[in-house]
Amino acid sequence: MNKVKIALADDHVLLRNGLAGLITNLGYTVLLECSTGKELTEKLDKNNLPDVVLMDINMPEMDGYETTAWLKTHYPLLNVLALSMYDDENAIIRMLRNGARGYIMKDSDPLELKRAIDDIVEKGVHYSELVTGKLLHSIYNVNGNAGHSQQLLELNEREIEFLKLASTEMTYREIAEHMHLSPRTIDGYRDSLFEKLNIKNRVGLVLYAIKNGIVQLN
Amino acid sequence: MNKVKIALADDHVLLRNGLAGLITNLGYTVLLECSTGKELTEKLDKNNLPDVVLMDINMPEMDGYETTAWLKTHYPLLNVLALSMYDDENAIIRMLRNGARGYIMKDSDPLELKRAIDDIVEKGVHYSELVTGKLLHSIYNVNGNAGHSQQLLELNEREIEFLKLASTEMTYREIAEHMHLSPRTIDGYRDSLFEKLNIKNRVGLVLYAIKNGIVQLN
DNA sequence: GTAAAAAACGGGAAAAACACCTTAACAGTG
DNA sequence: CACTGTTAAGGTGTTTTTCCCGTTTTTTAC
Repeated sequence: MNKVKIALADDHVLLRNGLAGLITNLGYTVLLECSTGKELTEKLDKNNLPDVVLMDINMPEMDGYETTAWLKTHYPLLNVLALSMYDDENAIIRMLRNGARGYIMKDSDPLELKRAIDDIVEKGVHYSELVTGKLLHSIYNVNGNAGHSQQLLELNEREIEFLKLASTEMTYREIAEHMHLSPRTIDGYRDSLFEKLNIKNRVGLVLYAIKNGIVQLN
Repeated sequence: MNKVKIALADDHVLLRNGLAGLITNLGYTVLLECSTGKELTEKLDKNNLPDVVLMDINMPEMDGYETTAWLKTHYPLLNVLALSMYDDENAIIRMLRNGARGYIMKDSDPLELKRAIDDIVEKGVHYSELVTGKLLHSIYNVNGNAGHSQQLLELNEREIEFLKLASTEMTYREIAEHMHLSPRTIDGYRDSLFEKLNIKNRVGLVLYAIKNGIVQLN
């Protein structure tokens, strides 16, 4: 039996480098490393694909969501294991819906990582307690409008753009000018996001944007 | 010559574990690992101290600032190398003022880490381009009120508490009730922070709190 | 012990954010 | 063609935030 081949995508070079060593020690092969999703899409070799892609969510250039979705269409057989700092419910669901086969946190144990990789190689998926817990929560927690969990994650380009600007010190009027839209339209974006994301005010927007890698802190 | 001994403090176990491997490969010894500042203070052995403590800023229980300050008084000879995700100017200055001997980012190159460790062991400090750049910026950038950079970092207990609450979806009135203070006092905290931190509104507060590890995004 | 500094508190007003409700244009669908 | 959904935008009013102006009380410093 051949060694399991892993690809690493994470912009934190120290983490990535260390992780590479850890993975080697666990008996796997590190096929390739990269700092952005874009880099991954360029480095992948059709004739020598990894068995598992360890994918960070927060990356510059092309984040984990986008990259996972891209892989889904271009390399549908590739297994993505999401690797994140946050256990945000929406982030988990978004990654899984974009095609990730599992989700683990950066503060988890190396053994958990090994279990996840083995699960994905053998069974195609890895559902940790974390993931199942959050999924159950999202199903039972129909606070307010039921069934909202189905479309709450599909943010379009403009909404993403708006979220980025809402996470700066601009006023909504300035955001409207910047996006060449009426302040009322911005109101609409804001209000619909409040409802979709189940938040009350702008602080909620900022927290969501950060946790979901829509804005990068430096 | 004996091997250089390193202590690791970071709550991201995967990063820490990987880092441990990397450090070993670089020819150093990993003396101890821990997930929180508190754990570090408990695990330190007077008779076998590390040469360098690699200290993350954002940790639960006791963050990097607090821990570095604690080490400064209890083990003044211990060398702390700060390890952070963000290159926030205030964070850098705060860590250095609390006694850190250097500051590197998690997305830096392993060779940069090695250089930093060697510098600290040999010369007692490591000033990277990043650090000197930011320090110069903070000196020349006297935008608004000059000399503010001296006291802008001393946030007291109440201000920290306020910042934590301001980073939630509570209104200021609710924050006031929660802190058993008049809304006017809260106004005062807010306005003085706006000035000290050179920000314009609540979004700025939230971003500052996150970048400086005052709030943890689980 | 007194002077200075800071923390806590307050009124009032302008700006911004939030809520709710309506309309127009347009695209896709049965 | 009517039906439905989505996007952009207007009207109006309330609440919250931000920014002035202060005073009183508590801490700190000399």
